[in-house]
Amino acid sequence: MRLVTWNVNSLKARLERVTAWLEMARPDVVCLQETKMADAAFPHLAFESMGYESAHHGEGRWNGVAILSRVGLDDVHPGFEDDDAPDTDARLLWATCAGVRVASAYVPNGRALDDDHYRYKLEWLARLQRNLEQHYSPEQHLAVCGDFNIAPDDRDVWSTTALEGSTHVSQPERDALAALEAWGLVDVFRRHYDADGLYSWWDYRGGAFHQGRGMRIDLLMVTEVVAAATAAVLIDRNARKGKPTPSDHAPVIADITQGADDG
DNA sequence: ATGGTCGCGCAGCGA
Repeated sequence: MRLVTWNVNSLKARLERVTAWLEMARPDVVCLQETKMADAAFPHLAFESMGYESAHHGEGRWNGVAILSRVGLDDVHPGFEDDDAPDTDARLLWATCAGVRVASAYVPNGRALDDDHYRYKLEWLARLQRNLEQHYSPEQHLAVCGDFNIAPDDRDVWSTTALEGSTHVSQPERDALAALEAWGLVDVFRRHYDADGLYSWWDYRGGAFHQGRGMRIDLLMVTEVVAAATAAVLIDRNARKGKPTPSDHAPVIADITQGADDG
């Protein structure tokens, strides 16, 4: 199974780039974030014509997450799998694809450490942790994929000094990610690469992409059975180049060699 | 040079 996560920064603005990339990369399961559209506007037919079933959870102007699959798309569930009040934002979508439970997650940005949105970010991550603890086992085939808006460690940012005191690198955020790892999720990219300077997001401003000023915040967080079966991981930074205007995020790809029907 | 770039949607906010 070829599994992808990609924050597309508006699927309406990006549809041509996304469909062209799907033709090239031929993934089996794709988790999209920041579709920025209502459910009624989601282009299910465009993806169906390419062989993908699709599910979307969106609200309109902001947020919005989707899962595309050509290996089955079952037990779709928008939002957290609990009985608490629904999330104010459309940031999470679950589905089962070829025996792997998949989540497409768009973790809140946080904006600033003293902002209410930062507290919302930490609460959101704690609720995701509870979702895993209540419904799943680390022995299962599980992949939580998305824009985590957290750089796991200092290798994952272009400058620690420039980012000191800002979101994405703060200890509480990194602790929340570490708690997911302690439960049993693996940042599978790091199974394959130790180097710094490998990013998935670059600001549109100031030529950040060409200056190498980025962060690795788009993650494939998978259980050990999935990580062990992952033969290769790649960030396709070519998708951040050229015209029409690319997303500010590049897609992250994992090739999972073993079938998921044996566990 | 107190800006810079996008998307949404038509002002100014969010990223």
